Amino acid sequence: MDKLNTRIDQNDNYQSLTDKLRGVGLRATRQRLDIGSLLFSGKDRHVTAESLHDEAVASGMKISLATIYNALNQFTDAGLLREVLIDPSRTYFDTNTSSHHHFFNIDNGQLTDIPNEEINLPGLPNLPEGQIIDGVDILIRIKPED
Amino acid sequence: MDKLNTRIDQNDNYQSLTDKLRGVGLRATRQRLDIGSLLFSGKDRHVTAESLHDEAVASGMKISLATIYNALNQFTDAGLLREVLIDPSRTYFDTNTSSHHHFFNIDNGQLTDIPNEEINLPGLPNLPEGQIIDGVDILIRIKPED
DNA sequence: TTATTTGTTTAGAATTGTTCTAAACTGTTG
DNA sequence: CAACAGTTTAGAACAATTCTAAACAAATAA
Repeated sequence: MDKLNTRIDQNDNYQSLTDKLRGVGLRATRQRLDIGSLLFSGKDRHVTAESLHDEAVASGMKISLATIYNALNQFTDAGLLREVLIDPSRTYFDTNTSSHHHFFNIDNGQLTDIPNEEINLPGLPNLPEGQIIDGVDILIRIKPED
Repeated sequence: MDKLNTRIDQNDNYQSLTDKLRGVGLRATRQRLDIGSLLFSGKDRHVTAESLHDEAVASGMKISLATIYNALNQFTDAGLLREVLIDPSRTYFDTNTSSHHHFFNIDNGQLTDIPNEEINLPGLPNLPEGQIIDGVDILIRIKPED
């Protein structure tokens, strides 16, 4: 009952994950379910391909880095994830796909959501002729005091 | 008088460029002056290492890509340039180092400054305990209407 | 069910943007 | 002008990401 516990829980989760994946037109493969179980387990998360791969490997999942890249990109295309611009050398993905913004701690690389109601652009600037907004990214870089 | 014209103009500009470079503790080498003449010729500019290198080569300057990278990084460290987050796959540099934000046209990759008075965050969100702001980046992604 | 089709995973190669290395070179200072 | 310290460069190295094509697994048809 103890050893099996996580297994059972996983299977439970995998059912709704399966639906989620099918819902966006992706086959519910073992690998996608594994990744999905790490990403969509409730709390919002910020990951890079490598960090997620390390985490998957650490929890005993057998999955290649290429598959992680594929899945992150497919999930993003499907609207299950969002890319966040932080650092020109690495791509970060955010499980919170709703409109919101970020703190980036330049001291330790930590990325945190800014609760949506805590920030807002009141007057958007005039857009160039014939253009419309696709999205707005606000990143507030923070660092330790003194 | 015609053939020489640009040369003379360049020399004029190079004097103030020389001062600018020395002012931030960098030797006024031919390469840095060449790059500087492209970057700091009045209007604000957004470049990548490659775009600047192409431009330099096209205008007959002899300079390696490695030197462009070095110079862009040194200029940035010296506060003569700013990095702009646009695209995780490439680093953009902006000659406008004052606090301002950007439109990024996702259709053609064009980056435009947002005049500073046209945008402002009125209430900054509460910062995490013990942290202070290092900087704020706002990127408005735009695309053609319809 | 099994057979067939189509989508997926994977290791490793390839690509791309960027940094590093160490030798040649150039600006600066005395 | 000599000598030193900083700079440039080609090419190697690196890191993040994508590609390739062969093995494999999910969906579907029979």
